[in-house]
Amino acid sequence: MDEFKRAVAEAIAKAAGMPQEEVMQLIAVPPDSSMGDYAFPCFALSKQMRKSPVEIASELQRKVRTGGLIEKAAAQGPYLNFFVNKAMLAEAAITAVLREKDGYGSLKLKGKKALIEHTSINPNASPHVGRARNAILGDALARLLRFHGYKTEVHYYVNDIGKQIAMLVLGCEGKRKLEFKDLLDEYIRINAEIEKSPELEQKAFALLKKLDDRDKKTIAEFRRVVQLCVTGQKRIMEGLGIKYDFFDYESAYLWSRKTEEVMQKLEATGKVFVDDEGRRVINLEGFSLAMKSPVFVLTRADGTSLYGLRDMAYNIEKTGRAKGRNIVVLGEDHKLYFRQVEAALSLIGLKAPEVVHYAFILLPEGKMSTRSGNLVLLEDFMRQAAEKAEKEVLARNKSISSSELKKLAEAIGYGAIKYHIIKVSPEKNVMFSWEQALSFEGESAPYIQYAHARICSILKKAGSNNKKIKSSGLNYSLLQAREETELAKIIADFPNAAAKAEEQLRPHIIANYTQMLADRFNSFYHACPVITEDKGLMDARIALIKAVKQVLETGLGLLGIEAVERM
RNA sequence: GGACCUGUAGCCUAGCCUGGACAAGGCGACAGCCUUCUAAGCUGUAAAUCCGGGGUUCGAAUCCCCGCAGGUCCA
Repeated sequence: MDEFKRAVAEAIAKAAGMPQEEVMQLIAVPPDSSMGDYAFPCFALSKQMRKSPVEIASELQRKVRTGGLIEKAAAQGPYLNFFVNKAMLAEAAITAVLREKDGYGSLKLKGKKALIEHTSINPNASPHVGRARNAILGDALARLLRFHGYKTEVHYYVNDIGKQIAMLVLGCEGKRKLEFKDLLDEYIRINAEIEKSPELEQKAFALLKKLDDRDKKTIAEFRRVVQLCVTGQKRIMEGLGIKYDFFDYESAYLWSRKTEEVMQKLEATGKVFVDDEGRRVINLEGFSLAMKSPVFVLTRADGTSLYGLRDMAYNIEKTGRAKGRNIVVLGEDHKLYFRQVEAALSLIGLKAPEVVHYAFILLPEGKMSTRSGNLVLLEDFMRQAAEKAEKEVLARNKSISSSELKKLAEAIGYGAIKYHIIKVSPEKNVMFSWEQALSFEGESAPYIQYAHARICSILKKAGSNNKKIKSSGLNYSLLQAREETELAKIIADFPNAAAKAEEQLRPHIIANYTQMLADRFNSFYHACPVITEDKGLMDARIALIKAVKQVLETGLGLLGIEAVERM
């Protein structure tokens, strides 16, 4: 699509005597494609030429040279609208996709590395839907990075030694048979108990102290609960197709010298001092942090490390491994905290990871919270989605094997979950409603998957024909219907969407793009029969839908959603 | 009290970074479309003070300032 835009810019630049780069910046897209494919607003020229934009537009129309990629130029009021050559557009888009296949739209970066840390749920219970936003967002980002060529590794940080974990360990004390599914109840129960009798909290702190002192029995107790939890969380995420290359444990920084090394570097800045509670803190004045006193607490009074110091050691280690892009996905509640880490790291000459923040998923009662039990479990969400998908599939496919049914139901149900969460910009709160979350119509994964399944169905029916199809030697000028041109245009736009999503680290751009593509395909589907008597037309249309199929598959793949062949 | 994010038809959202034509989708509502490639679909209609108020600009949903409301944080 860019080559057409450049051709337009070149034509205008020559006619108006302007630098082509400047023209590129000004080129817009008309509100309706019937008005043209590109538009040049003439307002900006009005002042220097001392003519009305309307005059300029019609003057430029006379001067501008068309032909080749540009079919015609037409002045419309203060705009000069351009129509591109439809056949050339369709050919360029379709052949590019069929040639590059699953690499179409990739930046094809070479030798670049990336590291992304996401999910990093406290090992305290079965994850709720709010936590899933981190995982789904992070997973989509990892897929996006890999797609563009980054050698990417995914990390999961396990906060296995926090106060909340100590409380859970306390709650699980003496429980012989402990299962993953019990942890949530235990966690809620112990939190409620501590609420009632605060002296219990001291017991939790005592456990943490014992951990610090490397008490073997305590370590084992923590490990039992944490492992149970991590294993359970990992299983759930794997069910959603989300995988991790490394699980990094916070406790590793408790019993190593790494925090001391960081501390030494920080001390060398001369900004570390002991506060009135005896803790060592670093002065972060000058970083415009929204805090009463801009400091970052590093240790307790007894000199043992606090979460922040361990996190700094962890971040330093990640930076060393990343050797390229280094990304972390964090809830918006960590915004200020992360700015502190960033500031502290910068004092010792290090760069913090790029951070992607997301807002919480809310319930009518407020934000989801494991502690209070105000939540929708991801497991329940997944089960409900798969059950609904199964019913829908069965209603349409009576003779389907039970194993295929299960696979399909998960692809569709889990796809719906992922899409529902990823389609919204991360900085927006999401109000969770079962009705919307389990909608399989409109802006949803099943809608997109359905378009893909339809294409598969047509290709199957077209039989031997589609095997013989090549992208060359076809008569693309037969693709003249509005729906066909619209489809070709959006296919041509995929590389832009994929690049923008990567640049801004915003996968919802891919979600919206893919929806739009499916949308255009459905309009085409109803208006233009693929299997027809006219062989030339049929071949051209088959090439078109094969390209659509590929881009749908790539787009869904970037979101971690399977493109199913039947529904 | 301070800082950051968000506010777009009854509901959910895209567009905001990088200003441009009557603000775009989806759900819901209403009217149509299955003997023809899967109706999880398509076509059409009704529905919007783009939170409010100032400002910048030829032009503001978009940029700036002041408010209001929701979310988050101030260890």
